[in-house]
Amino acid sequence: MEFGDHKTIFLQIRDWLVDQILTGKLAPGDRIPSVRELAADIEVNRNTVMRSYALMEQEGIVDNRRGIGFFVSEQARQRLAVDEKAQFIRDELPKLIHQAKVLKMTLSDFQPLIDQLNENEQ
Amino acid sequence: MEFGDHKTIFLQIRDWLVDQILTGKLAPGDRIPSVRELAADIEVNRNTVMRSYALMEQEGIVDNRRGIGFFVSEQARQRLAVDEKAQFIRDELPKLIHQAKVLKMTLSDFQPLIDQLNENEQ
DNA sequence: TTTAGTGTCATAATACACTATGACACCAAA
DNA sequence: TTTGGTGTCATAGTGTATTATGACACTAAA
Repeated sequence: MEFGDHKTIFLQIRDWLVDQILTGKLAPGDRIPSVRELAADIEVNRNTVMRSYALMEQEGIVDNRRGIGFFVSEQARQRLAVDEKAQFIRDELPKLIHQAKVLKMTLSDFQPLIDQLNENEQ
Repeated sequence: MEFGDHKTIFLQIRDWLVDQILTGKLAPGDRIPSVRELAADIEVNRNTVMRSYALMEQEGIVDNRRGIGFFVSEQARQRLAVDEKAQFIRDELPKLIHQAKVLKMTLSDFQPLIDQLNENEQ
């Protein structure tokens, strides 16, 4: 995983794991990489990974068994599918609409997105 | 103007001014607020505003007349309309498509955006 | 019980965005 | 020439994300 500039690292780690859960690469009950292991993998400090995991635990998308590790919670996928979508429609979509307006963008600019949405319908 | 957490302040100032230009609130040749004035207005340090202006000058969307102030460059609107749109389609749209996929979003979720795009066609 | 792997906590150090403030060069107008 | 507004530069201080590292409690398995 590579890091962008705009977002802080521990949030990017959280987003990356959320993505794994939403795409099914991580299923409820699965163990996620240990703090030390992931830190070594992505060449980041243990504490930074800890911060991501602590956040996810607080969000209820991951459970912790002391001395064993972190596990994807049972409700994680369900919860994320609802919350992340609501958050997107509330926070991101308005910005998107505004940008589409000022940049005078057209349907054809967004055709790839429309295609994806059509796929999702089925 | 209010600041979000995820983007650094001087970039948010730049985005805010770019928006003014794209929406026509600031026309080419217009003078933008002085460094001190804007800093006082939005309660931010002079140096932070300076950093935004320096960036915009480097981007060629604003010109500087020493001792007088900064002015929206003649090519600014044209340049932004092209560059910002290209940047969006290159960087943001793919992320958007991915998110639409994993969150299983539908056309109806994006209806407000579609409406805006249809308006832009005319 | 020992060992190796887990999370957890605390400390100090670094990097960087932002702040606070002063000083200076430039320009227009009184 | 003086005054007040502009940008510009330099310095020092603050907050916070990140790093580096060590120590400790917990758990599973040898």
